[in-house]
Amino acid sequence: MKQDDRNRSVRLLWEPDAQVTREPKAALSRARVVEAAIKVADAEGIGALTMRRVAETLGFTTMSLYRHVPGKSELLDLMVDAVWGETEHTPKGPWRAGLEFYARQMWSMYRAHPWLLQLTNARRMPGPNAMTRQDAAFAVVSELGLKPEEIVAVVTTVGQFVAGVGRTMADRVLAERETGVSEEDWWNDRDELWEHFTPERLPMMTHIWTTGGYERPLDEFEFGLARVLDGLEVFISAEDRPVVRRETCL
Amino acid sequence: MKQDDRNRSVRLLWEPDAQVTREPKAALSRARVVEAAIKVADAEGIGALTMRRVAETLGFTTMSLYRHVPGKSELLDLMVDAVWGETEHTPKGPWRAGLEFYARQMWSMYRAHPWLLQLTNARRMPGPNAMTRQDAAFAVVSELGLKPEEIVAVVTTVGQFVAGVGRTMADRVLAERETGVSEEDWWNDRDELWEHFTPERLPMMTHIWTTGGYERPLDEFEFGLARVLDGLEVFISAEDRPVVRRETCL
DNA sequence: AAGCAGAGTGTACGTTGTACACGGCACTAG
DNA sequence: CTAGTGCCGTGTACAACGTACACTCTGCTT
Repeated sequence: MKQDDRNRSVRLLWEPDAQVTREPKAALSRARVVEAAIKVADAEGIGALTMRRVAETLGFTTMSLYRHVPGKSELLDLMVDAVWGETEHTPKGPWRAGLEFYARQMWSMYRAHPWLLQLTNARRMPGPNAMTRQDAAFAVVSELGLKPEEIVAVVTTVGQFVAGVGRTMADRVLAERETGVSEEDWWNDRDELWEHFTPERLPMMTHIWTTGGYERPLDEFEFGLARVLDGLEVFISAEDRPVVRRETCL
Repeated sequence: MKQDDRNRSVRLLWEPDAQVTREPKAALSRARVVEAAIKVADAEGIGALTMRRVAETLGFTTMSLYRHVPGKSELLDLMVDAVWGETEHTPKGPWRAGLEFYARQMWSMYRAHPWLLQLTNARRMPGPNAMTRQDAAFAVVSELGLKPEEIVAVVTTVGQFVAGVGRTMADRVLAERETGVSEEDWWNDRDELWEHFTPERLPMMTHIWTTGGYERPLDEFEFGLARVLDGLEVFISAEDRPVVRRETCL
């Protein structure tokens, strides 16, 4: 499969699936491999996503997968863009509704495929599905008179918040699926831990605990999203916006 | 080392280092193992943190580590709480300054130890250092007349934002350290990718690109933190606060 | 003097991604 | 009709990982 090559993933993601090899000679296909891999990851997380496991669910040998994908890294790129393809583009309209829509689309994507948040995003090849969704999000904040770098910052802030809260959700969900033990049961089993949560050591936490603050938690996503959008509104409707440039490259 | 036991990590983290075995018979110690592991992870990320590698930097064999730490999972718990120990407690004072302090402490912790954000937080045993820091953060928002679950939500929102933006930073930094290739060089090498970024397909992104929006990016942390705190301020100073409860358990 | 407990070692196993050489099939060129 | 060519799926093999287990060696307690 095309050997090693800096641009393998680019072609895989952006180019129209080659010339579908007019004869349906192959029993397996790239799409089927990607689909099976997503199914495995959905059910058991990235940790369980091995080439052997994917092949097994398809009823082929491990090495057969390498006829259709160059390697695991590129398979992940394809999986990520495939699930972006399941989301809807943000429709044109007022900025706040648009950003909320964008956030909710990502949120449901993360809920359906929590393994997305177990992956590094650094140097992952962006695919066309992810990019067109982001482009649509840029569009709804493009008519507010913001500078281009402010447009990027606004959309990025929303994305980063959703990824942040999504990650804790995802880790919880996947831990439950992998172990079969519910979050509550697991923490209850750690009986020796709670003995150390004394009012002298952790006054606020024990107070919050005894007044029931942990029994009726607020929805982290809903609460946080409202706050972030409020904060962006303050910025967007301000007269003179402060400029905060990045100082270092990292 | 105490075999398998649900509460191994609890004792390791919360109990005062056992009875230091009156004779300093051991050349190695738990603290030295943890310290060496942190150094390896700092320099090369979690991917390079193997028991063999840690032992090697200490000049011992792999299996010698297991005399001092029950296993890799518990070693990670110890590493995490050790770096929390390097941060300062949020001092009492006005809520906004306090939350900003808390956010900046976490931010510098993440910058110094980016591997923290490569780790799952789900079901990681919390240690005393992390918990007392969080307790101090709760304290600064505890006098605002918020309900206990709102206190939790406010502090959590800040934490989740910092973790979200921190993660992209961390992934970038670690990728550079591991590969020795700068982010910019890496993306420039992906020449075939940019050919697909056409104005027809990605109108906003190409426009932002050509107007220099990517050349002078805003600082994601500074920009986002200001927005999040603004949003929390809107909430805190509101007359009647909306209640958003979590509906499901996940 | 005997023996015991704890530190560090060495070997071995199962799991991972994937390189590589191979066998069988379905076309096409002569 | 036959020989050739190239792709599909297979099987074996290897290096790296965490760690179980059975040692050896040392120095203290009886």
